[in-house]
Amino acid sequence: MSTKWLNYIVNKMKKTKDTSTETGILNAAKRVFIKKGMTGARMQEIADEAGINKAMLHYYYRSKELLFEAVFKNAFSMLAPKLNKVMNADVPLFKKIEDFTSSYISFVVKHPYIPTFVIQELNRNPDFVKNLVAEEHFPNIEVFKKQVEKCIENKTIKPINTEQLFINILALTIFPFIGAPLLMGFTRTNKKQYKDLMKQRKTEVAQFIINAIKV
Amino acid sequence: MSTKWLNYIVNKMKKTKDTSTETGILNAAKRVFIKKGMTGARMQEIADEAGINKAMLHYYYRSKELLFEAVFKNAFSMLAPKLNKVMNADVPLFKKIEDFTSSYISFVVKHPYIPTFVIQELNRNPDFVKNLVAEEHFPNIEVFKKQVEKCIENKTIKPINTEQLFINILALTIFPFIGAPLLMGFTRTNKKQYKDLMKQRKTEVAQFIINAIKV
DNA sequence: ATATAGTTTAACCAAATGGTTAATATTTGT
DNA sequence: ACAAATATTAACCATTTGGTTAAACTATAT
Repeated sequence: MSTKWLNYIVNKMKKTKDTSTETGILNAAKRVFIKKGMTGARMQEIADEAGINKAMLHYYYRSKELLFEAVFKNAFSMLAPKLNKVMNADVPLFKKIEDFTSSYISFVVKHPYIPTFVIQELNRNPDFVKNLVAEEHFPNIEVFKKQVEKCIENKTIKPINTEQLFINILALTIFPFIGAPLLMGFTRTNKKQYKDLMKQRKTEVAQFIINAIKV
Repeated sequence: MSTKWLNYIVNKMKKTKDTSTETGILNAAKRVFIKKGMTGARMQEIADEAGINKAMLHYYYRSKELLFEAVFKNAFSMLAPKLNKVMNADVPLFKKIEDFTSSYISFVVKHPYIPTFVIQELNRNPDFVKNLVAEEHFPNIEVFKKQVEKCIENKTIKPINTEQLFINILALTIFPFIGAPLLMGFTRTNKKQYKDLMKQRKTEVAQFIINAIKV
């Protein structure tokens, strides 16, 4: 019909590749996969979400497996580079911890299902992490490690294994979102109250970590 | 055949209800559901795992949904009462934190997939937590809250919101297991090395938490 | 304008899946 | 020993699901 032709020139003029079929599928797939997981998602549902015929999914991505992979890598690439950037920045350790927790919590508040999705699917298929580690922008904690060790020498912080500290920072930042439904139960809070807790956290977690390690 | 009859009296004599069909199904279902999740699990696979006909699953549990519910409640009942017991114990706060982290890490080392499973499925269906909260032995942090508030008055610990502290303890204890595949990637460790990290953690996490809050 | 290449759809298909049934075997109470 | 109740199985069934195909539609280059 004429609507399609109209859409075409409108897109051409706006230069909106965002609304092209291929990225439309990817975005729809992202929504569905993140909500239902690889095994729970249905190709038909993704097609409906994207407002196109199911055959298009296979036309652009060949199989459910490959479409899922595209979604997963896309989701992971939202998490990892941010982590890398902050961890490798040239700022003092305590400031770095503040920056990291604050900016990561902001991110997760905006995309609360991404960490859950990534961790869930990585548990389903742990071998998949090998592919990721090999990639260019996979986070590396070497710089952070040197920094922590120097702080220990300086007696700025108590002796601690860098890996443990790193795990602690990630745990305190990410877990409250992954475990939200459970934690809302334990703390008897509703959505709004829990959200307020998370807001409070954004400013307080860093201090908790710093208190734990400073001499 | 005679083997079945033999099995019957042997079970009767040993009083091993464990090997009865019904609990056999539950255990098989537990293994499969925990590994693959509700949507990824297949009824046939559960039947195979239990070594019985698929119709038996419906004979004893009616539907996949109900079988899953039985498994979930069973899994959850392994997590929750332990938590309740330690949190409500009549011991000083710092000792309580040590007891909790140590015993919980021991538990999770033995059953590493249980927290992941519970949290994953609770994310899939957050409303399910309502059922749980209503139940008798659902963890309650009131006692713990009183204790924390008293410690703050005493100036034994710095002021902190009890809910935040509770979330922090859980995060530091559970997240390293839920996020294991991802964290093994970030820290560039293999299974054995990561296991060693977890062993070290068992004695060190409590100190991390205590350092963070003590005045 | 027209042939060529790229895009989209409706209709299909085979395999997988949760669930049922009717017949058989086993256990139990008497 | 035997009838009633319970447990178990093989064969089915309807629906769902990922994936395919052939035809129609649209865009592009000459």
